[in-house]
Formats: sequence, C-alpha cells, structure tokens
Amino acid sequence: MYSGRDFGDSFGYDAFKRTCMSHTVLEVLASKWVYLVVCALRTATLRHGELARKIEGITPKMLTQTLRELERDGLVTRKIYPVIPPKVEYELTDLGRNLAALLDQIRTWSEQNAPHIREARARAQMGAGEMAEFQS
Amino acid sequence: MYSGRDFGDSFGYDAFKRTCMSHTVLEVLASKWVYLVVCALRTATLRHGELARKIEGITPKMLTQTLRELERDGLVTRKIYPVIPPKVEYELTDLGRNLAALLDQIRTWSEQNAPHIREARARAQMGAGEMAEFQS
DNA sequence: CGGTATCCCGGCCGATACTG
DNA sequence: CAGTATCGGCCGGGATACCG
Repeated sequence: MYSGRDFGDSFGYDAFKRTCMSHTVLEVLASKWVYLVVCALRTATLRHGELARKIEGITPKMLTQTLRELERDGLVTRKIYPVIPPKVEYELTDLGRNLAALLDQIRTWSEQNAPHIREARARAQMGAGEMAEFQS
Repeated sequence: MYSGRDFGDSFGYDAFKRTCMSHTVLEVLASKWVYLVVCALRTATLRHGELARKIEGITPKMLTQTLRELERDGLVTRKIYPVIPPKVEYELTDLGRNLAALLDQIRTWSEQNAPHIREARARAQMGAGEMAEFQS
C-alpha cells in the first residue's frame, strides 16, 4: 500500500484501470448527489438553500460536501457575497456545463425509459415470488 | 423551471423527487461498477471471468451483484450454456445498448478532460496547503 | 468455470444541534 | 442564510472460503 495515488504519466484512457485518471473522474460522477447537483445547476446559478430545496432528501452536510468536491474538480465555482445575511452562489464552470449536458442526456433517457425499467423490475419480481404462489 | 413537465407523481419525470421512477433509475446508474460493466459489454458479449479480468479491482461478489441488478432492470441478458465446464454469457439488451452509448460519452468526456480535472485538483491541493487566500 | 456464503470493517450518509 | 460539528447506524463492499 502507498499513500495517495500514483497516476504517473498516464493520462488514463482506460477507465477500467484503477490507476487511470478517467477512473477517478468516474468515481466522482458515480454519485447520486453529484449528478443531481450538476443537473440542478445546469439551467441556473443557485444558492445553497435553493439547491437544498430543489434536491429532495439531501442534507446540508451532503450538499456542502458534494459542492466542495465539484469545486475542487473545477466543475463548480463558489461566489461569496460579503453581505448580511450571507449569500453564496454556485455556478457551473465551462467544464461543468459541458459535463452537465451529458448528464442531462442520462436524465432524459431515465425519464423516457423509466416505464420499461419498471416493467422489467415487475417481471423480475413476479418470477422471484412466483414459486411461493400459484403454479398453473 | 421544469420545462413545463411538473407531473409530481410517482411515475414522475423529475429525478429531483425521491419518489420518482427516474430517480430510482439514477440510483442504479450512480454506481462505478454498473458503469464499468455496461461499458465493458458495449462492444462485446462477455463471460463472467472475462468481465472480472477486464474490470480491474472488481470482486466476484460485486460483479455478480451488479450483473443481477442490470438483469433485473432489463439492461442485460444472461445466457446459460448447459455444458461442462459451465459457460454463461452476458449481453446488453437493446435498452442496455441504448444506455451504453450515453455512458460511453461520459467516458470519452472523462478521458478528454482528465488533465483539466487533474490540474484543478492540484490547484485545490495547493490552496489548501498555503491558505494564502486572495479572491479575484 | 461461475458463482454463493460468510464475516466484518470502514466510511458513507442521515439526523440533529450549533455558530457567525 | 450558509454552513460546521458530532454522533451513530447501517450497509457497501472487500477478503476469503467453499459448492455444482
């Protein structure tokens, strides 16, 4: 074991390799909250409270944590207004907007295919519970 | 705000609502292993062992678990050959292939922008150590 | 080969309370 | 308003061993 990851000179063009940069990017994106925050910011600059209200179920802690992560990776900017009460706005960077467009395609896909997946799950559930029920 | 499609029911088309089907779909996709498995199967039908070898770091348990989930949701089919030694092939369904195309765009994006994100992280790390804050 | 079964640890994440 | 602090549960998921 070694502390920290050694990406070496690999720019990581194979996400299947753990040592690849693209793999670590994936690890960030593979989060429900990251996805929702990025999508929420796609069409508008929003404040902390606005995000919290829009994203149902997120806690202040997770929201802050997610935003910090996105900020660290250069996907979101954090703009502080020195006023009282405090005002902080979050906005996607160009990089973030670029990504958001792709994530939004996933959302569109999810919306359009939700019925199919629901049916698939129902069928799977049927098959699983069927042996305890009738067998005609 | 919601593109004029705020149905607000459980069939819903607003992934920000926890009760929405599209939200649950997202919860499936928001997984590193799901992503990698789907992408691995994008170009080829593969066996369990082939997947395990291709996806670095995945354990048998997680691979099976992920495949079962994808099968349940109708994204992957599992074909068993009654031979000895056993042979099982996993293949994307049409639905799965459709999704895989989108996920592959994410991968392409990750590869292309990995350097930018690497730099952003380096800058963030610098700033954290220096604490010499100056806003623009 | 293609899985299951089991143990178990770390850390993710939710809940809540508090501060500037 | 925009966060931090803290605690704790639960479960994701790694390691390992074992079946058909």
